[in-house]
This record gives sequence, C-alpha cells and structure tokens, in this order.
Amino acid sequence: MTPPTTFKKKAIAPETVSRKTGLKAIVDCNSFYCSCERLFRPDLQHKPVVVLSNNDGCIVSRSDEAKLLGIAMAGPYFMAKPLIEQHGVTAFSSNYTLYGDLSWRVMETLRMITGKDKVEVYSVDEAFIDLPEMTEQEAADYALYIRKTVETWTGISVSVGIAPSKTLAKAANYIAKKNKQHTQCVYVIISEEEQYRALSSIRVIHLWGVGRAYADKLINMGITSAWELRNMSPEWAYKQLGGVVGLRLIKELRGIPSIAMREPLETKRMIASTRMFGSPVADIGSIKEAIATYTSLAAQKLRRQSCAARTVSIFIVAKEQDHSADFSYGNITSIHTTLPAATAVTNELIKPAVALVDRLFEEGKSYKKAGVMLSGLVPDNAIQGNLFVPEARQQGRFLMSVLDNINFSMRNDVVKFAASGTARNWKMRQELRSPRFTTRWEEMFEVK
DNA sequence: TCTGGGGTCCTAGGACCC
DNA sequence: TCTGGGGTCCTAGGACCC
Repeated sequence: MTPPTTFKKKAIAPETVSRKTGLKAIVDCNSFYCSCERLFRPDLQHKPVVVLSNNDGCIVSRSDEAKLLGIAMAGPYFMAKPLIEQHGVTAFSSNYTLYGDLSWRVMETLRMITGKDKVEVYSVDEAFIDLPEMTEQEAADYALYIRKTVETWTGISVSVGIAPSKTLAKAANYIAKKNKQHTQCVYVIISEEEQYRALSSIRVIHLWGVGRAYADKLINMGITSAWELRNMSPEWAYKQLGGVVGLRLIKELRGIPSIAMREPLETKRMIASTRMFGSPVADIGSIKEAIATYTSLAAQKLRRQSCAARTVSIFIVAKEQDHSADFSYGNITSIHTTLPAATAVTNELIKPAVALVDRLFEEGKSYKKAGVMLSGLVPDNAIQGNLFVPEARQQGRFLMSVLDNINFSMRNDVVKFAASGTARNWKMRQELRSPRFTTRWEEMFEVK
C-alpha cells in the first residue's frame, strides 16, 4: 500500500481521481423569521408577512405571499410601507430570542435524524449534512423524509438540496425553493445529465460564491448560466475569480467536493456587536453608554465560546451631511487597542473600549451607528493557567458566569453595568416585536 | 424622516528576522 | 560597491455569505 517511489507531492492532483466521497445536503428553512412568527399566529397562514431588521430598518424576511406582492428583500422598510399598508401585510420587528430558540430545535432535529457529528450548522436557518453515497432516488426519498420530520417536530418548513458538493447542493436547494409545488421543496443533483439540466437553468448570480461583482464580470464576458461557468477551465477561474476561490468554485460545480465540512465546535475568530441608533446621537456620554453596552454583549458571546480577546476595536459612523451620499459608504471611523493580556472579563474590556471613544468622537458631529469588535481571540484556558493573573481576575470570571446566567434567563437589562447607563435614549426602535413565546415565562404563548 | 448586523476567506504588501 | 532567499506576522482591502 506504499505509494510508488516516483510519487511526487505536487505532481498528482488528487481531485482528478474523483473518489467516491458521498453526498452533501443543505437544509434551509423557508422564510425562516416569517415562519417563526406564523407559528404563533396561525391566523397569518397564507397571508403576507414580513420581518424587519434591527431598528426596523430593512426587510429581512418575507413570506411567499409578500414576495408575490413585489416587496424587495433587504429593501428599506419605509420604501415598502405603501405596499405593505395597501395589501394589509403584517410586519414584525425582529425577535432574535425567538428565532434563536426555534433554530436550535430545528438543528437538534437534524442531529437526531442523521447523527450528531454529521450536521454543520451554517447559519441560523441553514445546515449542511454529510451523507453516504446514495442513488438519485434514495437521496430524493431521504430529503423528503428530512423535510417532513423537521416540519412535524418543529412546525418549521424547510427545503432540502442534495448533491456531491456543497455548491451543487446549494444549487439544488435553489431549484427546490424556486418551484415548491413541483419539487415538494426537495431536489437532487447527482448524474451529469442532471447537472446539465439544473445548472443550465440557473443564472450565475444565484450561485453560492458568486456575488454582484463577479456576476457582472461574468455576464460581461458572455457567461450567463451556471453550466457555462462550470465548463470554464480551472486556470481561467483562478485568474478571473479571485485565485483559489474561483478554482474551488469550478471544481465544486463539477461535483468534486472542494469545500470541506467544518468541525461542529469551531469557534469564531472575531466577535462584533454593532447597532444603529434609534435616532442620531451627538453627545459623547450616550456614545460611551452604547459602546459599553455593545462591549458587554460581545463579551458574553466571547465567553460563550470559551475565549478571551486581546484586541478591542470600536467604530462610530457619523450621519451624512449631504443626502446624495451612498449610505453604505458612511463616514465611518474606527480605532483599536491591544490589551496587555487577553481577557474575557466585561469590565476589563469596557474600560479600554470606552477610552477609545474619546479619541474618535468629534464635538459637533452627530452619529447614527457605533460598534465594538473583539479580535485576537485565544482559548480561555490559555489564560487561566497564567500564574501572573491575580486572584481578583478569577473572581471576575466567576462573576461573569453568574451574570451570563441571569441575563440568559431574565430580561436582558435587569443586570447591567453602570457604564451602560439607564436612560438609553440611543437604543434602537423595535416597535413591532412579537413576544418571546418560547424563552420568557411572562410572554409564553397562551392556549385558549 | 426613515437604508441591518453579523461573519468568513483570500491576496498583496510592508516590516522584520535569520 | 556588492545587496539572497526564505520565513513570519500584521494590516488593508476586496469579495463573498446569511
């Protein structure tokens, strides 16, 4: 079984061997946030529903009925408002506590069906699943089984795509969603004929890994369908589509898995907490309160993944003076500081973060957004073993875990740091939020 | 008047080291 | 006057994702 002596490390490209690697599934919740809201409002079944982003700024989820009315995804709420009122669309502010809980139930269901270590949670409403080799028919049956089980156990409807690679599975999922009656929300791409049929029907912009910039470029070159892209050479893709990224894309489209399944317990390398303000803020005190609050949020996330941070960055975004400016290129200023030692203790992060505000804030300007980023993350046990960490630090860590538990089970603002302030005139609008049915006793769903 | 909030990966270039 | 070849780490910026 030893390789021939002439074997050279780079001479043989293993991917040309086309080994049998099984299949990948992507399970994607249909209009996830809307589905969550409707779960507790059966009267809204088959009625148009939208869910808004933080601050009620954009539309981030639309039911099929809302899509049919022509309400744009990620469009500003105020622009869609006439359409929403005209058709009696129900709008909700986002309720992340509720969505997070339902997401967990969906993912648990998938883990119970397919095995704990087979599921890679990709986002709040999507997961990849590692599957063994199957025929096209077996895969279709299995996809249907997944869909029905998740729906029965959680009340959330999902679409399932199955293919040899993640990118093809995403493409299959796209077709499943596009054509719900016909596909029953499942689609499988395995054989070359099927790859041809499926990819010919998909525009490049709808591929996973192709965004606006690349799509424009491809269309300018006369490449419009996913099938045409698939048939370009790897060398061409390397040159035109961002090096190894493009190379991977082409391979994946040919059914050669090149994006690996991720370890389930992988941790984030950077943690951010940022928000728009409810209304523009011009005094430094309020900005500091906001930064302190975001820092404690970020610190909670940090501890949840058992890490500590070495670098603290903050940014603030000034309100544009002229209205012609493209809003996404706002007047953003940022600054960072490196701590003497990594920490996960909230007040050790708040202090430097708030100090940075003094260096960024300009008197006379008003601001619409601020944020905190924690990076240079290291596992927390790396610091716990440090002999030079004073006793007080250990106590600080204990206090933090108590605080996290309280905040998890009670209203988030019951316990907070004094630096976060109490007036909170900068906080975001959330006028249309539904109750946290599944995680707050006092807001639990009532059966009549 | 009103436009989200997270993230990831990759590349290039500079500083610095041996 | 000559001025290598490798490596690491960091930062900025671009592209993408949900």
